[in-house]
Order: sequence, then C-alpha cells, then structure tokens
Amino acid sequence: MSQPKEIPKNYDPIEVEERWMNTWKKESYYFDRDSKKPQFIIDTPPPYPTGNFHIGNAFNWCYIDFIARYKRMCGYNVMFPQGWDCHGLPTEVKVEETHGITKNDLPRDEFRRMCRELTLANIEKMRKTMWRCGFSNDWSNEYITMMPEYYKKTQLSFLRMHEKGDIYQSEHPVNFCTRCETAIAFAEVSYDDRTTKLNYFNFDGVEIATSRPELLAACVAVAVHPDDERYKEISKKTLKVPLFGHSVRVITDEAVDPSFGSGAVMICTFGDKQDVHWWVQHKLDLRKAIDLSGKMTPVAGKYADMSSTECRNAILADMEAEGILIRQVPLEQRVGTCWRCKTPIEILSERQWFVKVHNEKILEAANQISWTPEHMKSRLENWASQMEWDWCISRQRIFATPIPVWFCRGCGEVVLPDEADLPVDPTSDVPKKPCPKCGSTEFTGETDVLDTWMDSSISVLNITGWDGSKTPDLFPAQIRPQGHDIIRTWAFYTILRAGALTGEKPWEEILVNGMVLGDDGFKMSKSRGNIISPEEVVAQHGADSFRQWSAGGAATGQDIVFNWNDVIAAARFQTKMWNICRFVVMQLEKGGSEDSSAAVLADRWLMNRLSKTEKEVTAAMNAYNFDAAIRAIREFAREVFADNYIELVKGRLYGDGTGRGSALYALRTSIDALCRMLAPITPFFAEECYNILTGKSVHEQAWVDFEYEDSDAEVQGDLLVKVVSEVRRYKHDEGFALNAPLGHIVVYTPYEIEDGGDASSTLNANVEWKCEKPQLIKSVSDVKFNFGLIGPKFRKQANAYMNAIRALTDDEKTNPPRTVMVEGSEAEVLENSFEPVYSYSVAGEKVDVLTLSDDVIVTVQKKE
RNA sequence: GGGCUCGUGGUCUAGCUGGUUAUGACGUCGCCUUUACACGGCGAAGAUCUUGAGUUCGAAUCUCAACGGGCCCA
Repeated sequence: MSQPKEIPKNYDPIEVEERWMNTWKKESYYFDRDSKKPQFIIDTPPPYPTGNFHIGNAFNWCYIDFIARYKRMCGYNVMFPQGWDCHGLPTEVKVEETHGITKNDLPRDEFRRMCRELTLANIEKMRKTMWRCGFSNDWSNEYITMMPEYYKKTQLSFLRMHEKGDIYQSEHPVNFCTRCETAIAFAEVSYDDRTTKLNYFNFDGVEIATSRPELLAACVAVAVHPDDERYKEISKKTLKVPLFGHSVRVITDEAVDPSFGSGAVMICTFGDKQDVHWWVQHKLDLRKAIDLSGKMTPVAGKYADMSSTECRNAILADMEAEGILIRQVPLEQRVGTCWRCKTPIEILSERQWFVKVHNEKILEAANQISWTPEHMKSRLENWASQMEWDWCISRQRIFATPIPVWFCRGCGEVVLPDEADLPVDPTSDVPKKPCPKCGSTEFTGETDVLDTWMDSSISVLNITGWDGSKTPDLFPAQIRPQGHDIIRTWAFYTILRAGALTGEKPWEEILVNGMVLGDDGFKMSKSRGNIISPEEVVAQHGADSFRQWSAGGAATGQDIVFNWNDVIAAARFQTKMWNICRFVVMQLEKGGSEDSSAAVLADRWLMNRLSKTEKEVTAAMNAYNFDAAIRAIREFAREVFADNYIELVKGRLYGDGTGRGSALYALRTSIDALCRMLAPITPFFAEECYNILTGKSVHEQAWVDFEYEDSDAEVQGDLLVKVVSEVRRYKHDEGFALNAPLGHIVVYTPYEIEDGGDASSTLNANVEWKCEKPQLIKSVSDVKFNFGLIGPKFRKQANAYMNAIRALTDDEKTNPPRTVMVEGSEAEVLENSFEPVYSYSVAGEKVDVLTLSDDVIVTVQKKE
C-alpha cells in the first residue's frame, strides 16, 4: 500500500514531465555488455547536426523509443545508441557564412576545426530536445562521425575494402555539381521540372534536335535508329560538326527514339546518362568541353572560358548567323540537380574513387531481412536492380573523412597507411615508410575526401564494436529503424558495406516509417511556412501528447499529417486517465480489505476484458503497430474501464459491504496494467501514476502478462453492460436525469445472473434478474439470415431463397416448413439459416418494454 | 514514362486474409453541473467507402481500367 498522498486535481504535463526529466538517470538506459539477457540492438539513424531536431526526427525517435522501452520491459538488454552524421556541405556553408570566409581562405585543418566547433554546439542543442521528449537513449554508446575514434573506423573500412578490391579509382563519368565543385552520387541527385528549348539545326546536311547546343564542341557521334528509313543512306558515314569542324561517325542504335525531335541525335560527352551508355557501347572518343567549375574548356575553341549559359547563347547566335538554325520549340524536361544547392548537375569524366556495387549480394541480404511494412523492400529492390554505375565515394570537399591514400611522386604508386597509424590526414601527415615500389620518400597526399555515406553506412559496425579484426560478437543488430526517404541511400549502403566487411546482413529487421507532413497535408518547408517544431508541441501539450500523436496518428509506414487536434485529444486522454487514477487511489486509500481475486460478476468481466486488451496490445507492439496499441489501450481505459465498469461498481465502492474488496482488487489490477502498457508510449505520465500508486518506477517493471479467462463472466457481463446502457438510453429518451430513481426493472434472460447489486445501484432502480420468459405478446417483425450458411449452399439462388423465407407467415417463420419453393422448384429449408426477430408488447402490466435481443427482455415499471 | 503508395461522414483516420448495423478522434446538435473527471457524461445527426467495369450468392475489402494526391526514380 502506498503512502497517502495529496493528488493534484489537475494533471499538469509540463510540471510532471520536467520533474521526471530531472529525476531520471541516463545510466538506467545503458546497454550492459556483461548482461545474460538477450540483446536487442537498435541501429539508430545518426541525424545531421543542424542544431534543430526536427519533427520528422522526433517522430522517428518516438518509434525507436517505444521499441526500446517495450523491449526493456520484456527482458531484453537494449542498446539505443545515438549517433551524429556530421560531415557535409551544409556545415561548410554555414561556417563560411558565419565567419565571412571561403573554405579556401584557410588551412584545411583550421577550417575543419571551425566546422567541428559549430557541429558540437549544434549537437548539444539537439541532445536537449531529445532528452525533453523522453527518449531513453543510451548515451554511453554515442558516436560522432567527425571524431577521430569514429572516422578512424571509416578509414579502416576503406583500407579493408581496398584490399579486397572493392574500392578502386578510375576515370569515369560522374555526376558533378559545378557550384559545389564536387562529384556527387546518384542518390544525391534530385530532379526539377523546367521548360527549355529544343533546337533544330542543320548538322552537315542532317537535321538534328538538341536541348544542349553548348555541348556541340563535345559531340562525338550522331545516332539514328537502325530502322529509320529517313536516315538509311547516311548511317556509317562521317559528318562534320558545324562551327567546330571535327568529324564524327553516324551510328545506329535501338535506343534512339525516332519520334523525338528529328529522329537523329547528337551524342556528346556528356549531356546525359544515355550519352554515357552510347559512349561506352560504341567506344566513342572523349571530348571534355566543360571543366569542374562549369566553364568551357579549350576544346570549345573560341568559346573557351565562357560559362555554359554564355556559350549556349553564343553558339545559338552563331548558328543563326550561319543560317543553320532551323527552328526552336519549347521542351518540358526534368533536369537532375544537386540536392543541396539545386544547381543542374553535369556529367563529367574525372579520376574518382569508386566502391563496387554487387547487386545480387545486396538483394540476397535484403531478402534475409524482415521488412516492416513489407512493401518497402520493393523500393530497395527497384533501386538495386537498376544500378548501373558503381558508387562514387570521392568528394572534393574539406569537412569530411580524408581518403587515407598517398601517391608516390617517384612512380605514382598508391601508398596506404598502416592500420595502427589511423586516423590519418594525407594532406598533412606523411607515410612512415618509403614507397615500397621505388623507395622514394616523396609523396602527394590525396586531397579528395569520402562521401558522408561512407561514414554513416558503418554505424551498425561501429555500435556492435567492429575493429577490423573479425565480425563482432554483437553483430548483426536486431533492428534498423529509418524513414523511407533514405532506403536507396542509408539502407542500401549499409547493406552493401556490411556485406563487404562481414559477409553478413547488417540487421535482422528493418522498420520503415513515413514522413511527417505539415498540418496542410504538404511536406514541411520554409517556403510554405508550415514547419512545426517538436519543441513547440512539447511546450504546449507536453512530450507524452506528442508521443501519443506519433503512435496513433497513422498506421506504421504511412506518411503522417501533423494534426494539433490529435495532440489535444492525446492530452485529454491523459486528463481522463489521471482522473481514473485519482479515483482508484481515493478508493484504495479509504481502506478496507482488498480481495486477492475478482469475485463479483462485473469485476470478473473487467478482468476478462483486461486480459484480452493485454493480448491485443502485446501483439500490436510486437508487430510495431503502435497505432493499434494505443487505440486498444484508449478503448479499454475509456469505454470499458471508466464509462462502463467504474460507473457500475460505484455503489459497491461507496458502501462498505461485501463486494468492495473484489472491486478494489479489480481497480488496482487494471490501473497497474494500464500504467505498464502506457509506459513505452507515455513514459512521464505512466511514471507519475505508477509512482503515486506504488512508489516504484514503472520503467523497471516487467511488461504485462495477465492471463484471465472466464467466458461466463464475459457473456453475462456484456449483458449487464448492455442492459445498463439500454436503460440509460431509455432514461434519456424519457427525459429523466441519469441518476433519477426509476422504480422496478425486470430483466428476463436465458440464464441466471447474479450482479452483486451493481445494476440496481448504477441505475438507481430496483433491478430484478429473472431466468424465464416474460408474459408478453410476441410477434415476428423481421427475419435475420445467416449469409455464411445460405451463400455457399444456394449460390445464385440465395436471394430467391431469402425472398421465399421472407414470404412465409409469422407462424411459419417461428416453426419453419421442411421446404420452400425457390424459383419454381422445391428447396430444403436449411437448419439455422435464419431466425425470426421478435418484437413484444405488454400483456396486462403497465410497463415499458425494451428488447435487447430475442431472449433478453427488459420491462420497466416507472416509479409512481 | 516507370515503380511504390494512398483516395472512407465537414476534417483527419481505422478496417482492406470478402459476410449481417463501416472504427475512432475533432467539429456540429440535443440533454445532464450524478461525491474521479464539464479537458466530463449520456444521446443524436452526418458516408453513393473517388469513378467505371469485372470476379462472387455477397465487395470499402479481390482483379482490371480511369481520375486525383504523395513519394522514389528514368
């Protein structure tokens, strides 16, 4: 029994949450490496430290925290680590802005130091928000990808994959952002619609349509479809490129669309991905017309040094002057752009580092992983099966993990550091040994750095303790929770890297959540002004309400529209629960002996419902269906527990006669189970209630396992509840107050019911249960069919059969004949295929009659 | 253009391994200040389940098509 406490009348989520926030210890969430419990390791997404933990992150973290807390209660040794994926352009840009510099003004080290400082400050802000949201992160397993202890592992993974031949360097076309002056991976390309012009011009006698005239200098061939009659005689000939004068072949290829433009297309190095295809397939020359900064090269002759736009205009003008520009038509196209700065990407050929993509292995691993929701797997499959280029991992930036490589100035040999010397920065460190090939001691350090996904795609290896020596004991993790927007990046690359470094799948399961949309249904963006921050929601309604919204706002995997109403409804549910809790505590504190089991009908009925609810919630939590879990909890708490049960037993509780002890037992058992089931979703609220009730922490309790089956109590209790609610409705319809005294009620039922006086007290009437048929006049008002029986038997004649039954007399409906006529032939009347529905009227007595079902009749004799 | 996904009362949403009266929340309306709660209780109104076709005795649920939204991609 708890100490009597003054329980505040109102629940103040902000006060309660801040109090627990300051009481709880971070140590209680640490993963225990010596534990005998089964492990449950979560490969948490490392967010980009922008300084703002946005609502999409918070939603994602709610799911993770529900899982972490639930699994702890189920007896798992849980690791819920927190990572930070630090490297990247936005921080570089922010530092340049803040300090009014460009990255090339400073030594690389100095610039990196500034980036690190900003990142650490941002991380600190985000940690605060996460703790306020009640997330039970394991801060002893925090990792920060920009720190030497982490990027040392990134470099080690590079060495390992290089050793195996999975990493190579080559000159190959790559997507390139000429503004950021760096190569980018396909995953970093986004697409924008734009209108441009399709220019038809005379190409040495052949009409050609192009949207990129500025690439004329880079033209290496003209292609036509092999079956195109218009170009039969020019195929395999050579043409002279206008304005530039070099000669190019005419090739034929099935991929040319004869209906687009003139049906003849010029191939440039490189206008688009298709050009790259043709370039490889037909072994064409390489003419680089655009350089890394987006300027035209000497290959462009007199147009050299122009920007591509200037060059485009100049070439069009020159074509016009030469009279070879035929016409221009508007063209809708989607153009690939840099996802950071939206500059249209160019495809340039430069020396880059690549990781080999083994599609089949990735698909194989993906198939060994359990996907929730299942259909998300197809996104990875589609992406993997259409990958054509290897993963370009080199970037021409500064704030990133350096590629640990030197080039020998004597012989050009690639020189790698010893593993023991990691981490290294080849731009400032030097190899400790001379070149193994030529003995030279002169080296050039690689200035390219690694794609950030090279850091984050080893998150699971990092948290499981990979050091390069073997596959860690803790590997693979149990689950990867993440959004569907990064399936083709983070999920894909992680599977790739885990396969390359361990030969295994990275996790047993992946749980994919949806995106958070603004309350207007659109993606949140500054320009729409529909951004909502988690801090804003928490400040108004508390973290628990926000968490309930996350759980119940949408089915798992669906995009979720932010909705203040749902947050408010969640806060109201807590108020309701708070009052239930207060009621229970008040009753318990009134004293009196408490039974050790449920003895009275309503109590047994409640225990039966509680047991069913527990099973439903457990199944939902196991399947990560948090919406179903919170829905089942709310339904039990509100409808079953508060509105039906508590109203029913108040009579027994207010008195001190028999039956009070049984009710106290039922109240305590229910509230205890509710607190524990709510603990993962509303940790603050559940803790406050549980603490008041027991003085203990709910988060140290085991998950509910309440077995109770009592089918008599279920049937009879349902009837009791139904009778009470029907009479309430009757009172309402008759204009009585619900607690007005009513007189004499008789319930005729097919079985004996002993309700312990609950119906009488709750209805304020003398309720009598009679196991007999009432003396009433009965008539048949309708027929109820059993479709499950009639359908399969009669098939197409089902309707005709049912019509024949309806046409029977009332007497026949009660005592059916053997056969009826169905569509002109005699058909057997199926046993149990229908039952008559009766209505009743009164014989003699002056009572009102309520018909609950065929065999349950309630008569009400109002008080005189 | 392709893949995935969604389209359910005014709004948001559950159900979607086909079966009798389609879930809940917010909003609306009526009644009730009953000793846990008016941030409440009781009740009511409100849905051609986007459209069309098909399968079936029976479709919100399965199939196909169309229209519309979203995401990812070419």
